[in-house]
Order: sequence, then C-alpha cells, then structure tokens
Amino acid sequence: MNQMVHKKTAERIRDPESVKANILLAAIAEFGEKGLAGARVDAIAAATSTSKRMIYYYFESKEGLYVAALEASYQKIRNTELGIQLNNMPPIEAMRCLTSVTFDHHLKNESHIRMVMAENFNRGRYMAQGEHIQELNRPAIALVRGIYERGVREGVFLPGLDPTDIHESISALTFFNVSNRHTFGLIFQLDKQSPAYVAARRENIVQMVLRYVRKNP
Amino acid sequence: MNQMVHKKTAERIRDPESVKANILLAAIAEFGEKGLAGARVDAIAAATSTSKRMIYYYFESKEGLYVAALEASYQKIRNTELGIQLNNMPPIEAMRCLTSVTFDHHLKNESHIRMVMAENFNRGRYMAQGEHIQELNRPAIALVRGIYERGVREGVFLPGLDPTDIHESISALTFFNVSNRHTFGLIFQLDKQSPAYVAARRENIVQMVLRYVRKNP
DNA sequence: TTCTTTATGTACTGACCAGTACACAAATTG
DNA sequence: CAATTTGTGTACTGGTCAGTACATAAAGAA
Repeated sequence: MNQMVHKKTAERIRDPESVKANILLAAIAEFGEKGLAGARVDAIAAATSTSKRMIYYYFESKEGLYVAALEASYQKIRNTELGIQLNNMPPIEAMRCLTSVTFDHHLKNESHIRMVMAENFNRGRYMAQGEHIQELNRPAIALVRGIYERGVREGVFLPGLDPTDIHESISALTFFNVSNRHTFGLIFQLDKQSPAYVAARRENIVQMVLRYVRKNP
Repeated sequence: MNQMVHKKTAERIRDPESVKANILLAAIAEFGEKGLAGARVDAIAAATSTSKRMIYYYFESKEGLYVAALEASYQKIRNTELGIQLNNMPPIEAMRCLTSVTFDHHLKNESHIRMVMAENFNRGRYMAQGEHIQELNRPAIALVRGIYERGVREGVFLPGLDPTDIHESISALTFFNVSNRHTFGLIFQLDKQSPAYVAARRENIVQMVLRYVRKNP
C-alpha cells in the first residue's frame, strides 16, 4: 500500500456548482468532437480543473454525463439565441430575417450541431432520458407561428401551411449546410467555407423559404 | 503451445472476391449502426462467414475497412438509384418526381444515410482517402441540371439558378428528414414514421422545391 | 466540540478490443 | 513434381479505458 499525500495547505475551496459546470463544458467539447463512443472520460477529466472521480460522483457514468452534456448544450444554444425583435418587421422581412439569422446561428455553433448529430446517430436514445430538453425547443416553433400567422392575416402569406413544417424546412436547410458540408463539399468540390459560397447559399435558402410561404402576387 | 486443428476435410473452397464482399456487407452494417469508434472489428468478423484475420489481411486496419465500407456504401446506393425516366416528362413533373423519389429513396436507405452521417461526424477525413467516391455522385447533379435547363428553355423555370444549389436543397430537405428525425420528432412530438406524416412532409418538400424553381405565372 | 454528510484526490483493476504470431492449406508457377 | 504465392483459422497479447477502492478533507448538524 502507499501513503496518500494530500495537500493540507492550498485550502481546497469547495464550489460544487462551478465544478459541475466546468465538467459539463469539457464534456460538451469532448462529446461534440468524438461522439459518445469515441469520447474518453479521461480526456474530459484532464480538461477540467478537477478529477475523473468527480465526474462519477456527480454524473454516475459516461452515459449520465453524456445526457447532462446534451441537455447543457441545448440550454446553452437556447441562451445565445436570436435576440432580435421580429414583431415590428413586416412578415416577409421577419421571415427573411429569421431564416438568415438561423443560418448564421448554425454556422457559428458547430459544436452544438455536432452534439445533435451524435444524438441522432444514437437514434435519440439519450435525449429521451433528458427531462426538459423538449421544452427548451418549443419557442422556436412559436416564433415561426407568430410570423406566419401575421403574414396570413395581412394577406401576404399563403394560408393553410403548417408552422412546424416551415420550421422543419428552415432547420433542415440550415442544419444540413453545416452538418453535411464535408461530404457534400468533397463530392462537388465546393469550398463551403468561402464567404462567397456562404453568402450565396444563405440567400438561396432565404429565397426558398420566402417563395414557399408567400402568396403569389 | 497447442496443436492447430484444421479441417482437412470440408474442402475449404477459396473465393477471395466473395469473401471481401461478405466482409464489406457486414462492415457497412456495423459501421452504420455504431460509427467508426463504436464499431467492433470482432462483431464484424462474427457477422461474416470468415474470420477477423481476413479483415486485416484484406483491409489492413479498422480504418482501412471503414474507408472501403464507406466507398462500398456509396457504390451500393448508386446502383439502386432512380431507374425512372425523367426526360419524357414535362419539367415541372420531372422535378416533382425527382424530389419525391429522392425523398423515398432516403427513407428506404437509412443504413447509407447513417454512413454519411458518421463520415460527416469525422469531418470527411476518411472519404478524402477514398479514390472514386467523388465521381460516384456527380450524376446526381447532371440529373437536376438536365431537368432545370429544360425547364428554363421551355419558360416554366426561373432562369439564373444554380443546379448544384437546387440539388443541395433537395438533399438537405430529404436527408434531414431521415437523419434528424429522432431529435426533431422527440422535441415536437411528431410520429415521423406514420404514413400520414410521411405523405404530408413529402408533399411539402415537393412544393418547396417547385415554388423555388418555378417562374411565377 | 464531535458526528455526519458532502466533496475531493490518487492509484488501481478488470474487461475489452485492435492487432498479431503462428501454423498451415490451396492455388499457381517453373 | 517442387517451390512460391496467396488465402485462412486459432489463440494470444499489450494497451486502453470505464469504473472503483481507499483515503481524507471541508462543511454542517447536534
């Protein structure tokens, strides 16, 4: 056996909440980079200011940590979301703005996109275990619905469309632009990072959404 | 040491090509299910009619097998592709048909979708090593371009659009419908497998594409 | 103060798993 | 027919890694 040598000095100051938050940040980075199977608990521990022991103390298991990290990632993205006021724009402008901002938002948050990719690869097994991830996302629909219904009332949007469906299309187009850029870029020899490409693609997606919802003049 | 007991009877018949093909099928299944990091070479071996030894004999390493499986998956999908003739339809019908068939094709080939998801999660690192994956996909663009240019000539499509961009949008909408159905379905409480949902979503995507390319009457 | 609960660090273990050593058989070539 | 090349199976190994045993300190309760 050997002697444990603990620092008696250096006054370990306790702060459970910040330790947990610290672990979660490292976990999001690692899981986002490597996925559930590829991630290493030791690597996460090394990236924290604490030890592997604490990961198991607070999160039980690698899977437990993954669920918490997934939830934290959704929480984080929710907080940094669209601070813009769309209600005082005319509906068409608002829809254009929403789409364009969503496009940029996805581009700027690759790490979250990768968490979502990873979880879909797991067929949503772990997200189903998270308690309140679902509510975190509902507001997105409310946003689209608000704009859409206003547009219908004002007679500029085609009635009878489904806001959830519109949201899904916006998500699909903007998410894929980040998630699949590697294979797509390789196959079609596109530099998907170039400002010219990004600007063109953003505008094409905006047009696609607008032509879908707009009532023909 | 111990004695190797080989069957001298039972006449091992050699057929390298079919052994390789057999391994690749098992590899696509395993990598598609678990991803590169999650896949187990032993599991792949167990699913073949041969042994782990042969995997290393023919493919060098787990990564080597992964690259080959990815390529084989693209090859496979290419072979089962759209056998329909679109050239004798009017452009609008042809575009509707292409989109709708692509939608169903993606739904029917989850395994390939998952390989592509996995590879994008790897940031395309391995696909870049494959020799001819890229050419395998070019025909898809040619198809869209053909229909689009015909539509422009006949005056029913808006000129000035980019066929690659149209293809990307069709891919995004139909790919996302499969790739992200788990998280999306969970968040918005949709039964994305129900025939009613599938039919509605297919039609909405078709409309979205058509309204994008069509010249307004 | 003493007891209990909460929080923390270090070193280890046992399972798992990519890759290999060894043996050898079947086909091919000379 | 050798001799060589190609193909195949079995059993093992060395490293990796999720999870834990043990020890103990800080904070709070009694």
